Amino acid sequence: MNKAKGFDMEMLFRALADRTRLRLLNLMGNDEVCVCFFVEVFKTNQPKISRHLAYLRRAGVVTARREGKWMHYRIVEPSDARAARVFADVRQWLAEDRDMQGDRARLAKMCCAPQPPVSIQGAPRPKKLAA
Amino acid sequence: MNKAKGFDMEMLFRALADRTRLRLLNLMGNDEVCVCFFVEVFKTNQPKISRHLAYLRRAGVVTARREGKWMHYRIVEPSDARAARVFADVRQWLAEDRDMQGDRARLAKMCCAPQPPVSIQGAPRPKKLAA
DNA sequence: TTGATACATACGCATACGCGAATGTAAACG
DNA sequence: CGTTTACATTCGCGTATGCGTATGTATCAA
Repeated sequence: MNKAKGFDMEMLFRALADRTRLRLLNLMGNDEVCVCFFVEVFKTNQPKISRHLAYLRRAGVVTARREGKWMHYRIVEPSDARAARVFADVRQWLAEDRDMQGDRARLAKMCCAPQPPVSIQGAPRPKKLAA
Repeated sequence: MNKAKGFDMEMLFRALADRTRLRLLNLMGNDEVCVCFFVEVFKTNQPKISRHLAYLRRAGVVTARREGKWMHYRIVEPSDARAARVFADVRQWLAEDRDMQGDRARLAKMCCAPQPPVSIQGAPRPKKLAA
């Protein structure tokens, strides 16, 4: 997760160097999100999501919490101050990106829909964390 | 170099996701540096340096200028404001990293040495750019 | 205990990288 | 001219990464 001192810059940037992982981080934002939502928003297969989440977890960028059958993922602030600053800017960048806004809109729509897709019926909704 | 809109985040982070490239960017800082200095500071073979510089150039992170036999490389500020902000933080991060400071010290020492290594004798010294 | 659900991981394959070694190229020098 | 110098690029190889598909695993329901 980190090297001898501070945070491993290489590892952080490798984690960020993939579109799917950036989209995942974007969707997490300040929330704790269930895997099934990622799958549904991205309209992709579940192993792909799990693999990228595992990558992010190994890089120390996210952490997972189990709740019954469901797994919730959320972003972890880097312990190193400079890494945290870069990471915060990246999240801000994501927040203002068109495509990323579209993803978040689809997630929000899905959560509040009166008739959510079958794949997420009964799934715990994303939880707001302390911003 | 960049996508339809703004800066390609993926490409930027892939460019940053390698130790050698981070070291190169660190050595450039606000200067314009000749290839031979990179080779000498890193004590490595020249093709390795050239390949990573080419990678950075393709990513739009650096630009090259020819001066006789020598090639000078310098950092290019991203056109996109958010990319520029992230990039600035990364450079600050580099500036405060121990190992990176060591590299810069070796470069400085080499430039001012009364008897520089044979490989850089006669080579144009790094030029300060408008900080 | 059996089955279903929600994820995680393994597998096989294709592509991207990183490396050193060899080769190509452009500029300066004679 | 040809040679040297300073870089760039190519080549062959090993490893990392991303993908879809198949399979494992943990939890819950019955």
